[in-house]
Amino acid sequence: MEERYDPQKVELKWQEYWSRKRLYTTDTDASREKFYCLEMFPYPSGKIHMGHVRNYAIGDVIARYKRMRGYSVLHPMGWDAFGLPAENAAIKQGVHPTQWTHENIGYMKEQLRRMGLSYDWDREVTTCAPEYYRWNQWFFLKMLEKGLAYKKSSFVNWCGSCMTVLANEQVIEGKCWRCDSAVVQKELDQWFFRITRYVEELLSGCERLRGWPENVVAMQKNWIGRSEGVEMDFPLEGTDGKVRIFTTRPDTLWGATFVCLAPDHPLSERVAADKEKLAAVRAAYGEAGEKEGVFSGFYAVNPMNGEKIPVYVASFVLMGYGTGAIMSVPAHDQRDFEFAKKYDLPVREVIVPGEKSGEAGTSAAPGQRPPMQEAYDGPGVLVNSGRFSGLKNDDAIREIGKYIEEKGLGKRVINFKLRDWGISRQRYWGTPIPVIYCGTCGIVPVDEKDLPVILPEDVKFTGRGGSPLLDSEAFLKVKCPKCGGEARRETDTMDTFVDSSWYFVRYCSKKDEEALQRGNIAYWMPVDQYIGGVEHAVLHLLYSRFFTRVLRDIGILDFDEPFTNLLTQGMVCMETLKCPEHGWLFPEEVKDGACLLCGKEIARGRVEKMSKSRKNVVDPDHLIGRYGADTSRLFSLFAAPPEKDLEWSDKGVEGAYRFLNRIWGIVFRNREALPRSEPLPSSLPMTDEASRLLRKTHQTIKRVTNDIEREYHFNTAISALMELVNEMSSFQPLQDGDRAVFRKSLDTALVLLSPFAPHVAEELWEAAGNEPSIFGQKWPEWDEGIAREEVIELVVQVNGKVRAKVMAPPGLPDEEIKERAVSEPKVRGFIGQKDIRKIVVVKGRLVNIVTSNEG
RNA sequence: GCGAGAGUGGCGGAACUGGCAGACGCGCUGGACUUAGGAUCCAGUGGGCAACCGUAGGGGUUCGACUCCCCUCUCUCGCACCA
Repeated sequence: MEERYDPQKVELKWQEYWSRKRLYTTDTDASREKFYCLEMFPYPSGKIHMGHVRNYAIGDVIARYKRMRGYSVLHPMGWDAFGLPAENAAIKQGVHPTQWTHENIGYMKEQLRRMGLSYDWDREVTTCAPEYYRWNQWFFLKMLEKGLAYKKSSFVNWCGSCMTVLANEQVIEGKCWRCDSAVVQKELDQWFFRITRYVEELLSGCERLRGWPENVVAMQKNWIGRSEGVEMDFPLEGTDGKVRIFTTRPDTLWGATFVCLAPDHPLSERVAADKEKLAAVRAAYGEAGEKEGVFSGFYAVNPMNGEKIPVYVASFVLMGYGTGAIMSVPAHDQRDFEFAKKYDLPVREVIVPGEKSGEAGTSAAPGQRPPMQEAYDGPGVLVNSGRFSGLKNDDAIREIGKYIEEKGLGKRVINFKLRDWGISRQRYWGTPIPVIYCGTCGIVPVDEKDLPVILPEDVKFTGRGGSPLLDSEAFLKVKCPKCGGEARRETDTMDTFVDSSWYFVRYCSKKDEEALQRGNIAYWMPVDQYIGGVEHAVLHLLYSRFFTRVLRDIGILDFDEPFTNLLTQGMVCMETLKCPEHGWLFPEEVKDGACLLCGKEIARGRVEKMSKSRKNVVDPDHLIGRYGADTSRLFSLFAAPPEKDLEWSDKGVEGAYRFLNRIWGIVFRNREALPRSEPLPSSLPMTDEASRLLRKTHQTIKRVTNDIEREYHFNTAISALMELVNEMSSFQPLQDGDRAVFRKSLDTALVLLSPFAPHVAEELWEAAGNEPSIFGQKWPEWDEGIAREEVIELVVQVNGKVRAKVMAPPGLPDEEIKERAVSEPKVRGFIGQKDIRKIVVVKGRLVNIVTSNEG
């Protein structure tokens, strides 16, 4: 054994060993309980970043821990390999996306291997491989059969920079989720997946996502956006037309003073006389600022009270929700209120706060009170609402809803925000959509036996708009499968989120096995622990929940939810550095608080998520090159609990490195004197120090185990290990019993350390004379009797303040504890002449003596 | 605006069902060893001279509150003209 810890040497040695022994290949083994541990697979962008390091370190600890607990563990990895960056690289640098992607995968795979992650590479998935994406196509055909895939023309989100369509979920604050450029609406003929068919199920399923973070579940519900209301028609006066509106507040129907149409409502174009103004309203459509509107010239009749009210076209009304038209009640809706103020429309109160009409604050008739400053949307009682006046408004919502249905004026409906998932992409690097357009037969699906429809390699990347597939004669020209006539292939490809919606199912079978083997899937699925970033709270996770249900309904799966437990890890953050002259600086461009380029003093900015643009990044290659994978993993697990943001600290990394060096030193110093590993005899003569160390060892097993089991709190688990190691490093064995205890502590510490820092644990395990691999070891168990303290330090409080500490054996009767506490001299002083009113004893912890306050 | 979460030493963070606030690490201070120390080891380290005071601020419940209840402030994240 070497005196100095050389992480590079140790890590490469064991990575080679693990791979040679095929330690992490997994087989379907029905005799054992399974555990499916999955981390979100990466897009092969070129290199891994610290976010990946953290994500995969977390997953690896869980996988290794569960293995040692005796589970049959599935821990796979793969590549989300279709996507725009590859195609953009092809346009910019002339490298084919296939080559670019595979080179990146090669590099990143080596990086993951270098991290010592326990993946079963026999199950590696690469989504851009025809063997993989043929199943995307197969699912598409099945969905087409079931009416779950369909084509329609509609306004869709268009990213001009990516030159493709985006699904609603992929538009973040009006911008493209990938490149951040503005998204515009464009009318296109597109393929959709009918996710809305499962909307109720996706929503109610949220209640069963017990193992998911609440905020993610909330985001899912929010996105699905269920609301109950009524739809009813307002006839247009002087015509035989009508406007259908949707409202969740039928209790305010008597307060409607105008009707608003969305700018792209079919009626808007027809009714708006002033086309110029209409254009202005359309310009403001969807913008968060000032509300714009134009009077149409028409009036609608409120069916509840026969009142004639003006019809406007308004920029704030959305065609994509409800019916694209609303009744406006300015008194009770802030948006309507603002609009009414701007266009000088009447405000009529129909709900007043309170339990009954005529309560305090409402004694004056609404008209005599000062004008409203803002809409009132709280609860209250109806006024000026015909026969419904006097009802509490939540009762009125029900009653009026019923009344509307009885009178045939409208119906109660449930609306959702969730729209169908637009999956067509006008780009090359994705799964070809397997349909053919025939002049005589129309849209014809590709025959199952002709799958996969292969993405042609031989295409030109010009970057001048339009998919390269449009220029590929060989791809484009095809015979119609129905009539045999000349036909044309679909050139749009699928959204890459299709690829990631089922990859976890593919992992259940090995690369060389049939893709969708039921037995494998039934054994491994669902995923027991899924780990990834919160940025997919809606996107990928919602799509996967949808796909799981589709796969269930075509008979591949027999459960509803793909991910039983979800851990969304926090971001990796670091302080930003800015030079007054050179802007953002990389940490290596700064020395002693000054810019290396110009020597000026730099400003330390706030701690933010690591990003290349702000240059507050640490390159995993450098980190591993300097400290090794074990230190890198250990620090990212120690610095914060996994679900919280982690602040990067170079000093903290050194602390982790020091810790590993300390254990190394302990083994090195004792390498000659270590006795054989044997179970400890029950009665072994040993010094007090040794029995303390033994107790600490059992306490540490307990703490580490509980901390892992309790929400994967690795930071506290590691701190417990540090305590044990600190104690071991100052331990001096004096007799055989002591040495046996020391040996036991050392072996235990190494096993407990092994999920976090696998290489160094493995090396020291061997150096201490044990047979590799340490990962063949069972997770240790603690003995509650040994872990228990022999004497307990009882805290004695007088009136809630700590005044003394007394030693007592555990299990001492309360009466005796009280006596000892009261007779403690220091305590006597604080009691003085006061009467003891009461003594509270908390078993094994403290005594609180409560006195009267005089004296 | 709505929804979720968080506020604890100089810093990252501990404290499971109310029971010694500050585990562990970083930093800092002193010492040892050294030609040297940005290596290593040892000791100390919330504030205050002290009584005491301290978990964003204010109230409350309790023998006892970082923890439970009410109010206020600040920050982060998500959604956002969704009728």
